[in-house]
Amino acid sequence: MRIGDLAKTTGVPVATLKFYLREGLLPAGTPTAVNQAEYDDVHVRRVKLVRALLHLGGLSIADAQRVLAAVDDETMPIHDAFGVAQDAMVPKLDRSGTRYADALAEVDRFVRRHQLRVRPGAAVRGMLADAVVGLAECDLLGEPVTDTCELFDAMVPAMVEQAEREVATTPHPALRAQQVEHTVVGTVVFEVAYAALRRMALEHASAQRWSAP
Amino acid sequence: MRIGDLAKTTGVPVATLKFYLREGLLPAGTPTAVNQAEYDDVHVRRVKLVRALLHLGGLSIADAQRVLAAVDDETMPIHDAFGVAQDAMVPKLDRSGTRYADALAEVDRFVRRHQLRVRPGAAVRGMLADAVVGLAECDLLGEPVTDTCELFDAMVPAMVEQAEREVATTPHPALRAQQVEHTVVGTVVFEVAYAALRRMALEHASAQRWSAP
DNA sequence: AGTAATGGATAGTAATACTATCCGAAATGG
DNA sequence: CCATTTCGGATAGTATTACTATCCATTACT
Repeated sequence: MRIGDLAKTTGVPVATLKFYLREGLLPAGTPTAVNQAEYDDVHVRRVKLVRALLHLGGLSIADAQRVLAAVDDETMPIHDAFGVAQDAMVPKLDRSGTRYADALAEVDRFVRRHQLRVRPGAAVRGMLADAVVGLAECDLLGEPVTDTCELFDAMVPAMVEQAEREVATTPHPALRAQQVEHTVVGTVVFEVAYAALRRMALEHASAQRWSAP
Repeated sequence: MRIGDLAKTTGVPVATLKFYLREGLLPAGTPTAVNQAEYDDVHVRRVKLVRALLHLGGLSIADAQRVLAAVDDETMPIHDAFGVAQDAMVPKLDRSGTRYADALAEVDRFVRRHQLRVRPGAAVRGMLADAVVGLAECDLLGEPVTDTCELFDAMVPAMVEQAEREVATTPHPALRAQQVEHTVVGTVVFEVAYAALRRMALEHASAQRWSAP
């Protein structure tokens, strides 16, 4: 399989594949001559993973590089690699100001309260803090709340259960890289799916509330 | 309150506020002289809404314009405005190919199966179809499945219930614009919050599965 | 044998989200 | 009252991102 075939089977233009090769998102094919290389279904899978991260997950090239570096680093244990990937997948926002610091402290308490095994420096804490700040800034909570994260207390058990089910779905037998890849792509793709489901539920609820039957 | 004060209280540079004014994301202040205008807390709220849409929600300027146009159009009923806003908030991906068409058909069946009141042309259907395609492309389902959306059947009732609770939290009494604004910003901010919670649950589950206690 | 495709390198591009500068007029502070 | 700052409005510039196009000598296909 040469680059043109890879382009054909993935639907990605050759120029873009070359770009991904240059950026290290796609590993080089095995060279057969000075200007020829062979690609296989590992590359096909990788292209699909890259596209899922970039377009479905909305990651930048730089973040995708970090995610894939963690996937590919065979010396890194599965859970560590997932942590690196998770950090890379968190959108980078301006996180200065006391509002954000307070929210982060709240999130830390939330994590401790539920004894969640989330790294102390995990970027996802910042992501939840961003949302907490947004909730306050945009006045989404009726009366002033002492701890915004208490809103989420009730749904933690169900979420953990769901996550455990999801983490357990890795096909067996699987290599380390496949495990990490599976978990990473599952994070972004199911996130889109759940978001879409929630939006559908919101539209349904909005119709029930404000529109004629 | 002049533009400098608006900048100070929102933390957004004057140049950026001027840009938002030009783009119609921020309504003009009431003019007090040929080169002076007065801004109030309506503008403060709007700036926060714009920032939440752009940065937290990751919308483009153009999409935020569409959302805000729906919020501001007083002739548009609440539910219709929410529909327009929802369509504008769906990420625009390449949606050609039979893979996508099949996924969309599956989504349509899903919507009908659960009798969800989602508009036939709602963009959110495409969003869920994107995820369904991603699930298949990236091989996230163990055995080949006849209908991917069946995965989500079990969680629909809980999601609808949650959505109903959320839609009902609009503060009373509230004007039409406030209702729409509340629902719209709730869509994006809670989405980030839930995504962050899920990611935390995933990290927790990953730790339980692959890391020492 | 001739056309097309390849790897590798370099350069160009369209879109996005601001940011900076200039202007003459109005506000502010001592 | 006068120097300094800020104002609204307009125009132009910029940094980044994610590709896309072109060139070249070499190799593959027919």
